[in-house]
Amino acid sequence: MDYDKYAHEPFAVTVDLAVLTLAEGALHVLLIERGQEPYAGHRALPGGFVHPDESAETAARRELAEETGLSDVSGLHLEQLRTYSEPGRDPRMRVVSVAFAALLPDPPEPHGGGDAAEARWIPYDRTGPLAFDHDRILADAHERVGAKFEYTCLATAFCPPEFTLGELQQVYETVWGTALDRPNFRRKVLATPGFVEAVPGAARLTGGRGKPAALYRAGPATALHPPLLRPSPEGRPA
Amino acid sequence: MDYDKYAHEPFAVTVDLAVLTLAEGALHVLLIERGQEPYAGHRALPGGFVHPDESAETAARRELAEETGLSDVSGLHLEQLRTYSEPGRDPRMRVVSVAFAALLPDPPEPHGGGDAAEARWIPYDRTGPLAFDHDRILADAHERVGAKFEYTCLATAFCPPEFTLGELQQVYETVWGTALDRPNFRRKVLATPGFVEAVPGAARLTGGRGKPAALYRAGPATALHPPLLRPSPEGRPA
DNA sequence: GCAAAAGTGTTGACTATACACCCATGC
DNA sequence: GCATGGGTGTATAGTCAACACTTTTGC
Repeated sequence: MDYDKYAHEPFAVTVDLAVLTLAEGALHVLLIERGQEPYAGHRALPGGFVHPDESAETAARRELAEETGLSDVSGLHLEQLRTYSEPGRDPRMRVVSVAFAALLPDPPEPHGGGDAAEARWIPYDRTGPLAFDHDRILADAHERVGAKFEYTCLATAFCPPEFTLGELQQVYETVWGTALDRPNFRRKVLATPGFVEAVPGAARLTGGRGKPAALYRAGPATALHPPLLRPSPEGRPA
Repeated sequence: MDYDKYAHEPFAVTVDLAVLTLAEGALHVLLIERGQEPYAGHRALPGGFVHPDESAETAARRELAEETGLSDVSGLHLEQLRTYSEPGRDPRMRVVSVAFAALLPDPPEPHGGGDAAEARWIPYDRTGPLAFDHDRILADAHERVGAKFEYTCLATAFCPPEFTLGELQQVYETVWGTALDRPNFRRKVLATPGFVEAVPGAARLTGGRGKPAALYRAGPATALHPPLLRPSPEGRPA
């Protein structure tokens, strides 16, 4: 490799964030509204430049804190998706963007404290056409999260520190868009050592009525063996 | 986002390639030997700068063709791994690298036609300490490929156009480092529609002796439902 | 015949699914 | 009491791992 610092046209390196959360039983995404061309009036994923002294991961955490006003982003799940580098993806200049998916439990009210326009939570299926290639990034994020639910313990990242198994099941059902059998889901989760840990003696009413549900914390496990497969879209013939 | 083309220090954007193949029943990696500081004398992953008019994927294909002299890289599997962007990863300047994993069947003799030093196939477990953070990139590539073998049809990317089930099984065993039961492996593969397709009437002797094995082609399927899980390292207690 | 490699059969254990059923709480 | 949501039991079908066995080839 031949390194010459000024031999090549400079690239701008940015991060784009697909910040996902669950609210009112639906998947929501954090989006900003663009005020300027190009794509004025369109929504876009939050993001920004990577600073000279920080990694893409650090930049993603910083941008997320700026957009949401959430300084305590220690417990959130931040995952690098992939890098989008097609030459024409930003009409103004050459921008290579490292995309991240971030998962939050209870959505904090975002106050547009950063340099971007105010960020708002938008239902996933009402995002409309986004700016740049952000539609694709968002779709990739959703697919990645859905796939990781099958063989990792990632789903607890959408839950508050203490949660019921019914809430955890709703997370799966919302992200996958399918209904699951409650007794079987329960057994599957409890049979995986380290997925969840019981909070002794604690219980909570969920719907105002019914038996109070036992509370659980996220356990130390990260992988799910055997996996919890979502019902296959295509019925497998015998 | 505030775009100012010259407001930020330029980043160099490169690609690094973990090119994997199987030879003599062992996993091999394509590596170059560095002649200059830093890391002179160390081996490194092939790679190079992304040109202003190409995407990272295009750059990866171009570099691969240059290093291996293989112009027919249409059938190879090229997969983006992740992007490595830690500020200190190259001591000379700020380099953000998009890493790829590439899978090749029969290894072509690489002739160092590119700008890099000659590239050579090195057994995976004899790579020694690599330059920069390439040890980590290589380990990430191996882990990713191993994981993808469980739930995708990726393994055929290591096979020639026509192959036997025994050869396919060797691919799994070599990448995972575990032995598999032949009858069960066979059933599993054949039970997955579209994984492999029989080549009618064709057969080949593998070890010089024994019954000639039927030949198969890679099928149209990409996903594996249900997955083919590698034996879990930790025994699951009852 | 014998060794080697491919391919088939079988069995027992485990797992998943689809339910029916019981428990605790608010109204 | 009854609706609602949490939690348990179970029977059946399906799947998987282990291993015995048959087939086809070269020597």
